[in-house]
Amino acid sequence: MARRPLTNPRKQASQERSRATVDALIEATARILVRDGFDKASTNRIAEQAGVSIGSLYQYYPSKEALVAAVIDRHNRGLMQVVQGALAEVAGLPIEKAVRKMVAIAIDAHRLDPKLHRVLAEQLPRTGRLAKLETFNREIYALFKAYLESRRDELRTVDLELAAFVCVTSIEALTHTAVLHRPDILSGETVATLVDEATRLVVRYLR
Amino acid sequence: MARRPLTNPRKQASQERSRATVDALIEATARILVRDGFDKASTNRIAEQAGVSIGSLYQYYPSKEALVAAVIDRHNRGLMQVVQGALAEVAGLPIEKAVRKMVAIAIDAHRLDPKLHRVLAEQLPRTGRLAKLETFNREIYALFKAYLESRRDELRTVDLELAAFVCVTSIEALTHTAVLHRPDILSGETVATLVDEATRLVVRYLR
Amino acid sequence: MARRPLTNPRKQASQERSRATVDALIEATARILVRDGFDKASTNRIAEQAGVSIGSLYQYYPSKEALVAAVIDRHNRGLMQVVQGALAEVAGLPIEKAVRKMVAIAIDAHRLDPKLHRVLAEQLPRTGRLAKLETFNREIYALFKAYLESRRDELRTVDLELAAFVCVTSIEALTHTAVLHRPDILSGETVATLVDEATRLVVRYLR
Amino acid sequence: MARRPLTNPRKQASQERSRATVDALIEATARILVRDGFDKASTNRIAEQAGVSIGSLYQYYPSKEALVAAVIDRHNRGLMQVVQGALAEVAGLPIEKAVRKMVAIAIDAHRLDPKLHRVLAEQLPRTGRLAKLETFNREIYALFKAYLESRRDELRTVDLELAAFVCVTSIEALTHTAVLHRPDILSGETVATLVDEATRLVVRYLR
DNA sequence: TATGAATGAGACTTCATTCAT
DNA sequence: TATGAATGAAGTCTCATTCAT
Repeated sequence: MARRPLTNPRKQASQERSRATVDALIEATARILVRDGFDKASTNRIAEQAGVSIGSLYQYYPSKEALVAAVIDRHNRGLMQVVQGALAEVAGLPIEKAVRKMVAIAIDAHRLDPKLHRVLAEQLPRTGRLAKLETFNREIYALFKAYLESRRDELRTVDLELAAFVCVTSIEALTHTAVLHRPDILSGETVATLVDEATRLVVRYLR
Repeated sequence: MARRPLTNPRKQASQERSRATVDALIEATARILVRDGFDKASTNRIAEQAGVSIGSLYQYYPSKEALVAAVIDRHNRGLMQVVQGALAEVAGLPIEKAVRKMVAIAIDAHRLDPKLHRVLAEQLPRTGRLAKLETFNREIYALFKAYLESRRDELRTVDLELAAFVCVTSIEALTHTAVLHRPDILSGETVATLVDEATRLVVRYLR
Repeated sequence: MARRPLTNPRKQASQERSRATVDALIEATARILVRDGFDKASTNRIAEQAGVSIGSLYQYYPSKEALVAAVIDRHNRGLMQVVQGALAEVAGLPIEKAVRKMVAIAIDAHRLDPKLHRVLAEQLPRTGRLAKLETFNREIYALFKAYLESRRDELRTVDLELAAFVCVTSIEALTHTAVLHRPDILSGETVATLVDEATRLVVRYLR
Repeated sequence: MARRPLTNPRKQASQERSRATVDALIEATARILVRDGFDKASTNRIAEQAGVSIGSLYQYYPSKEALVAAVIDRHNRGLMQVVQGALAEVAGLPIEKAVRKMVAIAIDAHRLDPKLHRVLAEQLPRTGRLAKLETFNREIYALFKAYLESRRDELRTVDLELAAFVCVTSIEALTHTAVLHRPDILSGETVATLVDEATRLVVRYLR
């Protein structure tokens, strides 16, 4: 009964040597995801790429899913750093400037290891333990909603929960799609154009 | 290795019996995708569910991918019917009404066999021949852009290509996310609210 | 839920070709059990010995256990044939002769493929689905008890169920141990001695 | 391949700490055998349960088999204590009383840690160094034969070696089977019945 | 054309054991 | 002497696909 969730790491790497092994495994997983795709990312191949025996791999991660989950976590931590840092600057700004900044952040975030981002977005079966991707977005909703609350008097009357949903979903979709599927839209100065447009979309919606 | 990736049906099912076989195969694939997920959808299982021998399956479809692609096509054809029909009604309408209608259509479209929609959206590796999902959206962009052109004098000055991208992407993201991940937003009369909000978002952006 | 018991064959071999495959698998399993022991009887090795691909093996048996169970069944069917046939002759005999005959049968039975018998008796983990070995003995108890009932008036007053347990268990233990572990006791004419002794043991107990 | 099969402890645990480690290892092995069965008893798990590093385990026992053999030895030593002590009392008794006592002893012996006894009897592959289980019985034979010799004048003429085989094998089989597989036979006062029957079986055989 | 038996590469995983620290 | 990280052979099993009948 109560089988432990197969996505959590198996043991903490205490000694320095094992720390290196764990790092190598995650790094190898990410590299293979990017280079060969999710389907080709077998545990054997990951172990080989990490220069580690398959036995060691299973000493630290109980499954391929756990490894991928670790890569996702690492990626999300990276994103969060970008986003949170930038969002702090936004706190005091008026809506127009704030939204503009946020759109820029979103684009930056999507450009942080975009190949990995694409694989995670497009090849991961949102199944089993890998469904936990939503966690990340929930946090963004919360942060954005908090900002809206601090500026409520500049907004029209609206359910802030719903407004946050509309804004975050739209900005994320626009930047995601643009970065991953419409490189034409982002080439050179058209970046500015996209930022303008997305900002206009959101700002006029909120006011 | 390096087996040729075949995605197209092998032969047109000209005779009636063949037609029935093909239908049974696609139907079985869809049913299994929904019931058991992409991972569990083995060709042997599909053949069994279709009441057809595995040999026959390969007589009509050269690979599992081809089968899934056929399901996608069928689903997209269904979507297109809903969308195109409804979009025709939109042609003559002023922007506000047109957009409102389009949002409603998008929601309806996502509600057409939503379980299958979800599987296609979340479990399919967007890899190999299965990457062709974009095709569908391209057509929608084109239709929407055509509408915008017909109403250009009611719009602010803007690159219509870009505007279409912004509008279609946003509407699709909002309706998709709401239908698949935020059932709370769509329960009962809040549907109307979502339609209002999405309409406002797009209309004010365009003007 | 209700996962099918992993010891039953997977599908009936309908065509002649598959019948041959199934036979080869069981034969190979028995041979390897005898030659290399239970631990070395891996599915790969069995398939190889059977001249069949590992895939085919799993088409008919879902596990190593299922294969071993099939061997046990076949062995037990063989034993039953020996035992039942001989037991029929015993029906009308008086106790002394009947018991003597039964002891002889028991020895014969243990000598039917004794190497396989030994492996089944000594190397099988009586665990999981392989615990079903008892079935066989139950039938023997019943047959013996039926005989005792038919001769009740020649016996002292005794719970026949219990008496059957005592007699069958003793005869089985003596013949089993002698055949498998004490070849000295069975060499040449000492067989007769063992039969004498076992007969005396049981007959005097019953009267 | 061809690794040397080592079954003897590696060194005498002379110092106190070592002694504690060895004890912990054997205790852990026994506990895991009982709780999880032979298959699940991996050396890593045993080491963990013993609160000892896997390296230390191999410092004291060169293989998993050696560990299990140690458990068997400990169990057998326990049995021997029960049996020998009781058998001493038997020395001077007449046959009827002596046999009755021995049967009772046999039942007691099987009830000494019956769960472990069952695992040892049913899950251990009687293979490699683990085949040495017979040792124990040999000693019992010898003790019993010695008793018979001391009472030869009360017995019919018979090969005492053979008679010992018949008696010991029967008693052991009856008590073993009753304790492990026929709890019904041993519930409450039926114990007495079984003792009566087994005694009758052996006594009448010997006279 | 249909059938379904057969294939086998390759995925996942465990575990007894070694050895550097 | 103790530790525990690392090893890798070997085992179980699946599944897309082929091909003889």
